[in-house]
Amino acid sequence: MAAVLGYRELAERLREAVLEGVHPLGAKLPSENEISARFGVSRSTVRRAFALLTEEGVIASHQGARRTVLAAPREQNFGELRSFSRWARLIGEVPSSRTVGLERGTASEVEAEAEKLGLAVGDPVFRLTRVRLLSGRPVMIERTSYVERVGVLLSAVDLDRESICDALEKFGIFFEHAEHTIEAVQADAVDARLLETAAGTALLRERRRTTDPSGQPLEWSDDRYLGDAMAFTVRNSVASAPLSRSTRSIRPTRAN
Amino acid sequence: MAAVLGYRELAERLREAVLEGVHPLGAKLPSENEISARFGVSRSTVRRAFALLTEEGVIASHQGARRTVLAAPREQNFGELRSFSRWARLIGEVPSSRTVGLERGTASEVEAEAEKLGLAVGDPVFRLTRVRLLSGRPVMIERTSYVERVGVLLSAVDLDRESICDALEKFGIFFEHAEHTIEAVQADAVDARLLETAAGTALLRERRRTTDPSGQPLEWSDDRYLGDAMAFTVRNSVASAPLSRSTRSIRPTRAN
DNA sequence: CAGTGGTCTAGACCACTTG
DNA sequence: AAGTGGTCTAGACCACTGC
Repeated sequence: MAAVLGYRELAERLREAVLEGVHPLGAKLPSENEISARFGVSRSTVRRAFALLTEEGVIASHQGARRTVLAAPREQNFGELRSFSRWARLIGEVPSSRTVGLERGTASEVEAEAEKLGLAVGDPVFRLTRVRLLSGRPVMIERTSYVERVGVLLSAVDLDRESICDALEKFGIFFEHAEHTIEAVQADAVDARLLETAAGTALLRERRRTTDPSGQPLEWSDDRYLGDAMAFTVRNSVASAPLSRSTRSIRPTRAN
Repeated sequence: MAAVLGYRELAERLREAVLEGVHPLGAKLPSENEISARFGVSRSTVRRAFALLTEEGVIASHQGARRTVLAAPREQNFGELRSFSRWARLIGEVPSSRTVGLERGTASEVEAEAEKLGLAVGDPVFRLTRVRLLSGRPVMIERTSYVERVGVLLSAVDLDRESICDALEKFGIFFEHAEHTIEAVQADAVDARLLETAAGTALLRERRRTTDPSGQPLEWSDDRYLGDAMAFTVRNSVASAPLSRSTRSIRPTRAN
C-alpha cells in the first residue's frame, strides 16, 4: 500500500491538532492503532511521528499508557539559532551589524582556538569581530574564527548587509552541527565600549564550535550578549539529555 | 530469530568502539548491512542504535554516504543535571548544602510562579532556599518552589545531608522532563551575601520547570551560579534543535 | 551504477498500565 | 484481561553519494 502521508507530515498534523486545542495540555492522545487506521499509515510511521514530537518535548511516552501532551509545540530550528539575522526577523526586530574588524591570522593556543578548529598552531585562520544590533540597539558582540576555506569567502560578503549564514550557503558551506557552551562573564573595557554599557555588566557568553555535515570544523566563536537582552532555552528529559553541566576554567584563559 | 542484542546494547558497543579508537574522529563507520550481519541483528535494530548515537551528537548521518564520527561519546544523563549532589560527586568534588529557609506559602504571580506550577494564584506551595557548596566553597543559590504534594514530603528529608532527588524517588516522585532558561544576571545584595562575593558579580541564572512523567509540574526553580564556576553545554544539529534563543523581559519581574 | 542511508509496510511477541 | 506502547524481524522501494 502506498503511503498517503509521511511521518513528518503526520507529525505536523499532530502538532497542529495540539495547537488548535484538539488535544489540550495533559490530555491523553489516541493510541497508535487508532491513528494508523485514521490516517491510513502503518503503526511504524505513527511511532516515527510520535518520536519526533517526543524529541521536541511536546509529548511524553510511557509503556502501557497512552501518550500525554506535555507542552505546546514551538517553532524552532537550527537556522534561527545559527543566524542572528534570521532569529531577529523571526521575533519582529530589525537586525543589523557593525563590523569591527576582519583580519587574517594564524591559529593560536589561546582559548584552544587551534584545537577547536581542528588545526595545527600556526595554520591560517580568519577572525571577524562584529557588533550585532536589534533595531539599532547593540545587544551582542560576535568574535568568530573561521577556517581558511570559509574565511576566504568572507571577502565576497557584504558583512554589514547580508547574513553570513545565507551567503555561505550559496558557496556550498553548510553549518550542520554545533556544540554550545554557555557561561556568565563580566564585560571588560572593550566589551563595555562596543555594547555601550558599563564595564562589569553581566554578559551571557556563548562559545560555539560549528561543523559541516561530515564533522569538519568551520568556525569557533565567542559571542557575548547583553545580560538583560537574551536567554537560551533547552528542553530535556530522562530519555534524552542534550544539555550538560560543567565546571569552568579547565584551562587558564588569556585575555583577548 | 531471537535477538542476541538489543539496540541499546548495540549502541553501547559502538560507543565503546569509538572511545577505544576503533573509529577515530572523522572516520567512516561500517554500513548498516555490515553491522547487522556482524552482530546478528536486523537492519532496523542497527538503525535504532545509530539513531541514539546521532541524538547524542556522536555521529553524523547523510543519505547515500556512510555515517561519520563527529565527537567522542560523553557520559551525561538527566540525573546528573537534575541533582547537584550527583553531578558534584561525578566530577570528584564534595557537594554540601546550607539551608537558608523552607516555608509554606501561596502561589503568586511573581515570576509567573503559579502559572509555571500549573496552579491558581493562592494555592499552597513550599519554598526552599539553599546555598550549594563544592568542597566547602559556595557556588550556587537554589530557590525552588514545590507543589504541595512534593513539598509536604520535604519535612521528612534531611536537607543538608541527603540528595532531595534521591529522597523523593523513594516516595515515588520522579523528575522526568525539564525546561531550562539560561540567562546572565548581576548578583544583588542578597545573592552576594549568600555566595560570599561582591554585589554586581556576573551570575549564570538557570530557571527550571520540572514535571513528572505525565507532565504534571513538580517544581519551579531559580538557580544562580557563580559566573566563574559553571557552564552549560548543549550539542545540536540541523536535524534536532533542543536549544532555542529568546529575548528576556517578556513580562516585568519584581525583585525577590 | 553499485552501495548506502531514508522511508514504509506487515506482523510478531513482550512488558506494562488500567479498569 | 484487554489495551497500549516497546522491541524486533524481513522485505520492499526510493533518493542520494561516490567511484
